[in-house]
Amino acid sequence: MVFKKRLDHGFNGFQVPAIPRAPRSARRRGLHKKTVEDSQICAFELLASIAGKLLQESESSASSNASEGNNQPSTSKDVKREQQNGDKPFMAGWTNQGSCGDSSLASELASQNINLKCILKEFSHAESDDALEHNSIINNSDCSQKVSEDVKSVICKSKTDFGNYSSKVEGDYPHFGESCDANVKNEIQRQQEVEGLKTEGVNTFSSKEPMDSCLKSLAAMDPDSNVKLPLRQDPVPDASFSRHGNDIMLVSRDDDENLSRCFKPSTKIKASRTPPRIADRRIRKLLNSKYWKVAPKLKDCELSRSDGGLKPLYRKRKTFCSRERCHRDILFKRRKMFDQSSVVISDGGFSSESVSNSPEKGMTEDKTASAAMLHGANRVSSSVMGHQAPYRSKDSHVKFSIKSFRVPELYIDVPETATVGSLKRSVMEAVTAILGGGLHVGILLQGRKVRDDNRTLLQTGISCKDNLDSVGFTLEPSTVQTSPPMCSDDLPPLLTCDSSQLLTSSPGNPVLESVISDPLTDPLPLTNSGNHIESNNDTVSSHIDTTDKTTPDSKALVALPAMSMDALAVAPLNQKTRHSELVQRRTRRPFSVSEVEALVHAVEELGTGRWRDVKLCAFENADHRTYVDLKDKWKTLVHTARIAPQQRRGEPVPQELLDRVLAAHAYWSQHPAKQHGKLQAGTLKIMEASGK
DNA sequence: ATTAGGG
DNA sequence: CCCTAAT
Repeated sequence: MVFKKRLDHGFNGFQVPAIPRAPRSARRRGLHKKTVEDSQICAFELLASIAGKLLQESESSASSNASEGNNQPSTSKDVKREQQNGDKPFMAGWTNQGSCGDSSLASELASQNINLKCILKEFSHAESDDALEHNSIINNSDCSQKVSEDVKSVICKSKTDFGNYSSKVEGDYPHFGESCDANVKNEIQRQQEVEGLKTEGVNTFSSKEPMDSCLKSLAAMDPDSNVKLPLRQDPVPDASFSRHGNDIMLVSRDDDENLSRCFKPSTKIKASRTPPRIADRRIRKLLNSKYWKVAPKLKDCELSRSDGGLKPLYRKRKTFCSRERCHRDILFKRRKMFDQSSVVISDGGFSSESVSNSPEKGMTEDKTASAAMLHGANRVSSSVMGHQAPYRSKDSHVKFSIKSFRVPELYIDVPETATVGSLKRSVMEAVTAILGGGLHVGILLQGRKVRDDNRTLLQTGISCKDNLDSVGFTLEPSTVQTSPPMCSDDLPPLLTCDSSQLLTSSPGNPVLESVISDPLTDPLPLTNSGNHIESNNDTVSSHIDTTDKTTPDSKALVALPAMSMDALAVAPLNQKTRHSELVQRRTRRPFSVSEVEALVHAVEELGTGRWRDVKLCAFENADHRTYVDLKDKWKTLVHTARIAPQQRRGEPVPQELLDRVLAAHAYWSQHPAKQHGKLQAGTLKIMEASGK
């Protein structure tokens, strides 16, 4: 599906095929039968041709690489080789392409599918045993997580190898290249998955893997997986599948090797694991950084890639909207926008990190008021959650309270002449479009996406006692269709990726990836299935950007050109999932004169540099005034006191207070913190100095 | 968690 | 106010 879509993208312009929407069953069937639609075929052909080129090149390069050693080889590559042995060259070609492109995307996409997920999980499992050297499988979650990471890294590496190819391709077919990459990625991923599946199957049968869960999942998925894979429409997958049957073991082995290689060389692995903590912490704190500083540190191939890919888009946007900056600003306020140049904009779709779990009862009220829609989502999700808990274990229930969901940034272009009302409408439309399209709910555990829907909370490690605080939810757009109407030009590359991703998810799953199936969900005001963004009348256009960055996986989504390579080479460690969060700014609350007075007084006594104490002494009961706020206010007070009264804004502060501010500031500048006992003296001095 | 500063 | 680096 994705594949097709992308192709369409590149070639036909910006059509986001509604195909994904097509009944799954139908699709499956078609795939299964290997029936390909005309359009698909065309796309495929093109792709194939490119693939052929790439293949040729890659092969030559591969040989060279092989001679060099395994340092650079990517998993995909290895796999490729193996496949080559027993597989069609074609496959190899694909693989190469895949390597060229982002693999991360693929992973993401893959994740979307439950079936795929399962497979992945399985795969990871197998991998984990060998490559990770970890004892037996501890938790499924663990394994899967690790695995996914591994896969990613591997992919990245492969990318490095073939980076040049990709560039080539792009040059020839700008748009196509992008789509291609994405597709390739997907392909690769799929392949891997497939292999993994096979492997799993083999293992299972061979009784190598005792995992119950594996078996279970396998059994569950089997039917689906078979069907689904074919869906891809790629002849390749099928072929590989059928052929591989026997080779599975071999393949897996290779994969393992690759993995090991990848990891061994560097401590990267460790690093990659470590980060999660940070991420968690962050999440917990709900710290939202507008920008991902990660950019410079990008270690993730995915991440890096995303950057690159996005950049172009950004520029475009900027260009486009530059003149509407004002409006945009407004928008910004509504939704935080990131336009860090290098950093990916797409912030992980909707990351709702603000989920808080209350072990106790009831869901807490949503304080977030970002948007009505949010609330709605919120409710839904929460309700869902509640629902879920009971589902499996009657023993204990896990209560989740979701304070807010974050929505991916929305880009909305509005003419300067547009009215506020139209702006509102635009935003609303965009929102509804997203919601209407369907949202996926993702579960984050320790910053990582939990993909296996079959797992129980208990199994996953989500329970009251455990790390409820490390659980997060994400809302992800499941569809891209909304965008089509707007600007076909902007979307191409980047969007393609996103869309594909989204598509992947959307197709099979109704709406909620993990949990939502509850009737309650529907009630959402937001859910206007019928509402698409209609750009009519006032609204010039509304553009929704939905890139998901929440999860490590999501990172992959974005496409990134050259940088990625470097990043990869340097270190793929950072799996830090920077959750993008758009935490809304605290509401502004100007200091009242009385507050200023209290502040001044406190500072006079305590001095500057003991804001904690100041807070305690003078703003004990003002929860909204943090010591940082007080410090900042002091800063502004000092500034205010120094500038001409005419330049001062806001509620005028009595000159008397300002004088005291200056006096105190001067005093404490000379007398660094003193202990309490001496405060008085200091205060007195200040008083004298100020003449008051 | 605080402090200190830059944005 | 926000965001960070340092403590």
